[in-house]
Amino acid sequence: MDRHTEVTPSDIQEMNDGVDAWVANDFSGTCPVRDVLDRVGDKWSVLVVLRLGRGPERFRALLRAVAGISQRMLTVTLRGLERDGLVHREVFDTRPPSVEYSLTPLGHSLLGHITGLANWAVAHEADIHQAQKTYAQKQG
Amino acid sequence: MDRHTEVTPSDIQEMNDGVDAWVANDFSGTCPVRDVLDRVGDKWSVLVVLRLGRGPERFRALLRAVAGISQRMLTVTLRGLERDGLVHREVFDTRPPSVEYSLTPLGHSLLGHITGLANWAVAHEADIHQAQKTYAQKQG
DNA sequence: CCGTATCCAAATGGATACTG
DNA sequence: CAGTATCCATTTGGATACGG
Repeated sequence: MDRHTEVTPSDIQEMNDGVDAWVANDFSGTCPVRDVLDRVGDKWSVLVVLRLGRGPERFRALLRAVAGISQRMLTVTLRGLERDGLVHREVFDTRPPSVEYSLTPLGHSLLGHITGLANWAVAHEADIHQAQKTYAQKQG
Repeated sequence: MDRHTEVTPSDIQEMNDGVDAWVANDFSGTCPVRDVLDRVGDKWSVLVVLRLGRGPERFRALLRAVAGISQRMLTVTLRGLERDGLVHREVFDTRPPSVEYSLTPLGHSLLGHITGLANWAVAHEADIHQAQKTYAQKQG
């Protein structure tokens, strides 16, 4: 292969054997991959989980930390993640009130994978931009 | 930790060090993680890349293989992936015409990561559904 | 500080019909 | 077969204002 490939083709084939059946499943109405994508594939969930991977954080801190997110979307995203058991919400009865969010064990198990994805994004940023440039030129 | 965790906390911390700066970047207008999420975080890209991970495939075959995708969305998704250099499009001048899609080296390098994510989805399907059930009950 | 509620603009994506 | 084009319903998410 080439420099892009961090895993061997046989590794990938082996890994794929486990998910093939779930990509194409005309026979069933449910698909675990589809489920996870619907949940974690939204605009903010991955960024929030990545941030919470550093450690527990309060609402305001998250709002400042995740670039570009609105108050509403942070709430919506956190509720979704909490609902799916990826994030834990702890309320402290202080004045003014404070709420701390943290990853659950399940959330941590996901963190490893999306961190890998994030690092891939950073590593191949240049490749993608180059490809886009080339593609644009081919269109004329 | 517990049974959910396939990577150690120190592994994650180490991996995180590489992406932290890109999650919260109020200073810059661009974020590689955001970029990749916008591209690969749509409804179909991951499923298409996973499918192409098995090997090159033609348009009709993909349409049948990826459960639930429409003709339009397959076209749109493939164009996006082609544009970003993840998928290669090869036209054969036959009657009727046939077009074969395959992963580029860059696409293969991504495949490893999203396959991991897909396997996580399959592995923790039950955990998520359980969490959702528990959450629903807490609301009453 | 930590939300919720409302409103609204934009993006997403499905159905259908049509072309080379 | 492999698209493209059009139309339209749904979803997403940002702005804003308000409440505990």
